[in-house]
Amino acid sequence: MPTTKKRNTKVIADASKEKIFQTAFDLFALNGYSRTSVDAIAKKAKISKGLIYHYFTSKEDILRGIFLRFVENTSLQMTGDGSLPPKAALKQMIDFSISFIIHEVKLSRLMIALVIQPDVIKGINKDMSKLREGWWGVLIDLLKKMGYKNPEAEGYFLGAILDGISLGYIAMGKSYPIEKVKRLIKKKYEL
Amino acid sequence: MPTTKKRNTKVIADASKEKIFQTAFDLFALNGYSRTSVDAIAKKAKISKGLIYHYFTSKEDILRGIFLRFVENTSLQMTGDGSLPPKAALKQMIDFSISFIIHEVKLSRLMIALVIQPDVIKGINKDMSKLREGWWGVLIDLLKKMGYKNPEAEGYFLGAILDGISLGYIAMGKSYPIEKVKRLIKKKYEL
Amino acid sequence: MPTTKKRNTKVIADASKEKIFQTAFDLFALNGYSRTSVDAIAKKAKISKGLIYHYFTSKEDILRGIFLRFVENTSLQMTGDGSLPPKAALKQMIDFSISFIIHEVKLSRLMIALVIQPDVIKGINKDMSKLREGWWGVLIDLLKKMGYKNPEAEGYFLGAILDGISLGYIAMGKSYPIEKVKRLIKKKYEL
Amino acid sequence: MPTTKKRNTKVIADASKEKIFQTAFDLFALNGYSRTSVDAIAKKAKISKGLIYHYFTSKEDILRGIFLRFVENTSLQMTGDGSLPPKAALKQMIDFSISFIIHEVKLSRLMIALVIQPDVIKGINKDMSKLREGWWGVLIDLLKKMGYKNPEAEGYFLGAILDGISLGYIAMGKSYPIEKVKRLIKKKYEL
DNA sequence: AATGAATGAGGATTCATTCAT
DNA sequence: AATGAATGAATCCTCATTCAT
Repeated sequence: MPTTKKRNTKVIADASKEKIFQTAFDLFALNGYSRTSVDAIAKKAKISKGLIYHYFTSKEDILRGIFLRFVENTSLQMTGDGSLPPKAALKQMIDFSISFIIHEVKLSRLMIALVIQPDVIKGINKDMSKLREGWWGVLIDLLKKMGYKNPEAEGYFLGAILDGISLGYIAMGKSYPIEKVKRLIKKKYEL
Repeated sequence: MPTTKKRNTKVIADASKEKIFQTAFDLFALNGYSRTSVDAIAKKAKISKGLIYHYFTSKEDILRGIFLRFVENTSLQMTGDGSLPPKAALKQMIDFSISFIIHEVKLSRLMIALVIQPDVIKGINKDMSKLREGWWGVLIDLLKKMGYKNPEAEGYFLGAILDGISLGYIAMGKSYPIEKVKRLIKKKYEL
Repeated sequence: MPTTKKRNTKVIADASKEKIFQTAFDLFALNGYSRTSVDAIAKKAKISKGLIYHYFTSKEDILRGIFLRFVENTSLQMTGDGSLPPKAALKQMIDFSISFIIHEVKLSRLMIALVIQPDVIKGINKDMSKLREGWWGVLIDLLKKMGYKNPEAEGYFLGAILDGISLGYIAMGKSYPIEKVKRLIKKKYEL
Repeated sequence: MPTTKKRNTKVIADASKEKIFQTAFDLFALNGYSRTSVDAIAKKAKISKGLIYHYFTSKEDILRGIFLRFVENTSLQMTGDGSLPPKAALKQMIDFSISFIIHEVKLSRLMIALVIQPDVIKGINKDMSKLREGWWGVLIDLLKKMGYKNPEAEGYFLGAILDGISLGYIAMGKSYPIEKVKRLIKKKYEL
């Protein structure tokens, strides 16, 4: 049964790779990329350092993998599948964003860290820019459909609000009045 | 004579310390704190590594010094001296912020890096929080005086916008439509 | 049937082993022994790393195998089968050597690397010495038959010339005036 | 006495740097460049690894330093100062070379290793080529002055002999009949 | 005040080899 | 015969910090 065998092996392989992914993600999000050593990942994942380099070409490569997975996982939820009417879609985007900001603080922090570190992680920067501009493109589109006169500026404006809230929430945690601010946003966009 | 001597020495000492300050600031802003080595600072400042540790107890201590100085230098410009009427003061804060975002990209990046790295530089975190909350306190105060119903949320809202714009400008540089967004802000607050 | 099967298996096995041989040889010659990883051999040969250790006990063992095969392949061409008269045999040796130096630069380099690295590949060193001394023994013999007074010294002398030319050609490539030097050799030995 | 102080410091500094030089040289010559670890150098020199990187930018940099020193030390002895008549100068070159081959086997081996490893030590390769071609240039010049018809080929020929002898002596040690071969050379050039 | 030699604990990465399947 | 996951020691290099002078 070569098929079964193969699948087994694959599953096992995936188990290790997955462990590396998860552990690296936890540590990157917790302590930041550069303060997380490959050694620390190996130790926490209880695997050998060598195995990490069996699955990834470099520490940066792990980060790239994590980032791409993040993109996959969030894109659809973030921007929707285009089936909703503009107003509902905008509402969903904002709700998802605020929810993400609240529940994924560490991940948000990691992503912002990537944004502001241009050269460190070169391979990711382009994708990161694309992602952000993609999101904002969707925002702009929605605002256009909703009849805003200056959808581009409005899109960047709303994008900035969400980014800024994320930063504030990272800095202040639960003492940040995120719900109140959210209500202001909804009021502004009549949602 | 001793007095003069002392003052002279002090001046010379200050010259060295100042050089360290300036150089470290440049490098931190340019390459980030962790990617700047004490050695690099010494070399660029054309002084010895030992001298740095004569004036500062650690690399972190340099950053602390830079940060405190930054606070001193910007606070007044940012928040004004209280002599302006609320609307003018708000206008000044926004203008200064946008100008700072545009002209001090590297410094902005450094500051945001400090915000999102809680533990790295422990001594700074409190001051940083105070600073941000101070700014926002002033904002809230102004909005209150201007008659806004929900000045707290509005203050955090405006603060978030400015932070978000900063992040966007760091990420995209001149392709970020900062002037257009600025106009939206001014329109929103009727400035 | 079992016989055929066995033979088939053998042939397949040989095919894999042969692939390893060839690939390892190429890479050793191209990049040197120590800079060639077992992994690189496996990848280029499109077989698994494990299979290499099925056929060879170690990386060194591969090199040993390559070397022995090299000895087998070149010895006859180098020294002839003893059927030629001394002068013709000497001419053949020189012609073959020069041709080898020109057309097998990488292999020459690998062989010289083995000569000057005594301990690295212990198993080979003896064979290498035997080989060289074998060649020179034949040289000495030929020169003796040709009537040279001091055939031993003359043999080592000629051997040194050929080695030195090889080194020069490795170092300088086509800018080395190998043909002119060859003519000097032929003139010296009246060939 | 800043001068004295400085000189003292310099001397001490030189002592450490010199120790690194000597130790690295010994180990490189004994075991080869790539099989000598920076750690091994540090341990044998009884200094910290860090100090090595205080004086040298890389392991390769140490080798470069050793090589340059070698060039300085041998060039004059090898090629003379041009004051001798051609025949005497040629004699001196040959004598020095043979003596070097006999007494500096490890160093010879290291140098040959450098010649045949093109890319490994990139910075050195050019200098190495220059050095060799410089020596041979002198040889050619001398042979020209001595009235040889084809001085270029003759120069390369003699150069090859000396290189070849070096290789032979490295491979065989004292069982290599170097004196006999030397006599043949002298006879050939009527020295 | 000032120097820079010296340290040693990491940090990322490579690689020959083993082993379960 | 064949795979490739897994190991762990070794390697080059960086860097904050200390200290004698």
